[in-house]
Amino acid sequence: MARAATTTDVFNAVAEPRRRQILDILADGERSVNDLVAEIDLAQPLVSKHLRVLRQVGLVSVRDEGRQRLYRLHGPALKPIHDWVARYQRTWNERLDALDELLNELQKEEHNGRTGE
Amino acid sequence: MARAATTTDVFNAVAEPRRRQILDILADGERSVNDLVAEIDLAQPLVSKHLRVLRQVGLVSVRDEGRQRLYRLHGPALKPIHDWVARYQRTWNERLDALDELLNELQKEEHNGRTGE
DNA sequence: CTATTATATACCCATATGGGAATATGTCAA
DNA sequence: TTGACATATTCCCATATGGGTATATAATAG
Repeated sequence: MARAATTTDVFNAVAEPRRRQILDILADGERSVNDLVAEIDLAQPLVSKHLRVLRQVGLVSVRDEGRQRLYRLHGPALKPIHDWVARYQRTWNERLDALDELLNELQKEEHNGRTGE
Repeated sequence: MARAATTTDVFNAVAEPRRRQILDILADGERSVNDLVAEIDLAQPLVSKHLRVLRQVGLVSVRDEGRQRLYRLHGPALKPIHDWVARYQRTWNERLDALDELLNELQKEEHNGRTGE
């Protein structure tokens, strides 16, 4: 076996800098393939390939508009990564514990003071 | 060029499931190589190889103890991933905007009420 | 229908991968 | 010193990669 396939999971898909770059651009809004080709310095076929990977792991969706294909970011697919990393966040952010308490506090208030919203 | 080297950045290092598994174990505390070999089902040389990658990107540190080498998690190395993903978090967590406001609020209080702490 | 534009796919290649097995290195014990 | 234990390194291999170039497919224009 070589490395795990990039299309297998989001972690691998996002490990490639070009693909993160594409996502960063799409975060700003829908783009056609040529738009992306213009914004990053990469040949069109390569952009298409990266988009394919991103599509396969659910990170982007496509919409046909005439002869263009408009790609749109689908952020929720990143949640697994976020969830995994978040478990380690306390390692570098000591304020998180305090925030935890605060959130619990607020949740309590929400339950008491606004019962029935 | 093939894929970017795993040792290049944290994103690639963490793209490998085995390495995430190792980190997950180390999150519980220091471990020797053999401890890790026992906990995940993988041959010792492979564990050593994965540890090497993790060391190279700063995700773990080593400490010699007799003939053992104790590996320890170094969480802050994950911060780049966290920071990158966090930018997209609003996509799936609508409550974040509210939290933003809240935090700003608190920061203001902190500046006014406790000036000089 | 043909040409042009937009995108995707197929092919080739150099390279890094992760697993496996064997072996080297390092450390302690007898 | 010799042997057992712990870990790292080296070698080989099958495979997936990402880039490049050429080409296929799709859609619109003329």
